[in-house]
Amino acid sequence: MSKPEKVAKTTSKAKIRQENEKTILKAAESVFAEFGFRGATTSMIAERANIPKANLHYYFPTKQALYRQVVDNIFNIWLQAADSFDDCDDPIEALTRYIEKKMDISRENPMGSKVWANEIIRRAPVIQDYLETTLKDWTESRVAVIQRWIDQGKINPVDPQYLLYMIWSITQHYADFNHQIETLNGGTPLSDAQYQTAKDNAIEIILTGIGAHK
Amino acid sequence: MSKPEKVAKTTSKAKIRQENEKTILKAAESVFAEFGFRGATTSMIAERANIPKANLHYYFPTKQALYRQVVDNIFNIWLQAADSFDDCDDPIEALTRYIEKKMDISRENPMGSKVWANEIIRRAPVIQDYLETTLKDWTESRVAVIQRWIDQGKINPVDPQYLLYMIWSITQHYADFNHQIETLNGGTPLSDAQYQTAKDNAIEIILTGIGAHK
DNA sequence: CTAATTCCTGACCATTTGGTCAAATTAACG
DNA sequence: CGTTAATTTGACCAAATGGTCAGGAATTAG
Repeated sequence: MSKPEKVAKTTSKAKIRQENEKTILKAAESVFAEFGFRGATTSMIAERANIPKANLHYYFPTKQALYRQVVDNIFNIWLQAADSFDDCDDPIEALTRYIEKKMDISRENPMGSKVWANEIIRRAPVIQDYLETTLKDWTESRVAVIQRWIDQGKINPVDPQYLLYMIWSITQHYADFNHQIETLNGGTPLSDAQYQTAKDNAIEIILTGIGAHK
Repeated sequence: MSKPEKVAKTTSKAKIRQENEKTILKAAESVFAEFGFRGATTSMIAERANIPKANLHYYFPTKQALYRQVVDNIFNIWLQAADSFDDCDDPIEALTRYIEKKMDISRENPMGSKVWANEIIRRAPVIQDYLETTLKDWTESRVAVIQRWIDQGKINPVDPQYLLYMIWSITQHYADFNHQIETLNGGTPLSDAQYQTAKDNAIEIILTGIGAHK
């Protein structure tokens, strides 16, 4: 954006819209993550996207609409992770894959995770219906899968619901609290190797914790 | 405030100040929790404390000062929990007590927990020095304790740092995401019994997960 | 080329914001 | 009681906020 080179060749009207919306959404995500819906201002978002505020309002008429789009995108990413927890017979394989996927998303998408946290803290004014439908259904079906593992003696009789909360909490933590973790890491972000260790540790403790025998 | 009975006997000037500050701080905590520092407004806080905005500014000259006080109080509560993780020889006893204490705080003080989360998400503009000093020192000393347990073969060789993050994440999750949990619980808050189960589950999985043999 | 369509943006506006202030009220104290 | 100090509050202000709009610039269609 700071570079004024207009790549004239591919600049069609359609492309312009697509690219600008993407830039704005990315800027919006980081501002909403940092300040919440109410604390975020459209001028901050516009500034972070390197466009005039009026231009932002051309693409997204209201702050609400922009926020909704951001939250929607995050929910779609979440759905993607949910898919990786398939109806598998082997708890080790299924859980390892799921935790890994969620940890990867936390690392690659820390801002989205924070927006989600903020939204829940505000008691989900925008996504309450998702929680009550999609999330609830998904959770119930996974609880059933976990319960089956228990009945088959593949894992210890833990309460499936709370096992899920545990997994969600760790993955969420590495995104939302990465500043705290970074500070305790001497002011430098976790390296890829460190993050891998964090991932392995989480998987190891949880799998061992529920008695998933290797 | 809504009741006009002036309890003349105990209404000394000192008491008035003390009580008003307490009321304001409580209101501020819940508003800051819900909207973050930037999203919170002094009139919302004043309204929730049932006093005129000008009166709030009489006790706390700026929003900053009020926020600082709120965050300070939360940090002190955190220190209280930290104490319960003493330099104990028995990992089962020490960790059980610590996790239990943190879970209790999450239940009794969900607003404070959310303010903390918001502050960290904003990259700790107010408490960065606490993180770098008090929290860092405390963490390092506990890492040493856990490492000793490992060296003595009392628990599996997990990375102590990441074990702490795991504990923090669950306790934080039950406070910050209680709305989501409530929604998945059919719209009703977790009962005391359910919360006890959550606590037991977390303790069980973590202790088993690190191989702390009973 | 021209006309239609989309994109861009400085200037503007009503409302909300954090914070002030002077005047009124209440309590404390001798 | 009367004087002093603390508390309360409606009215007010400058700055910031979400959003609008008219008119200009660029692209596309015919």
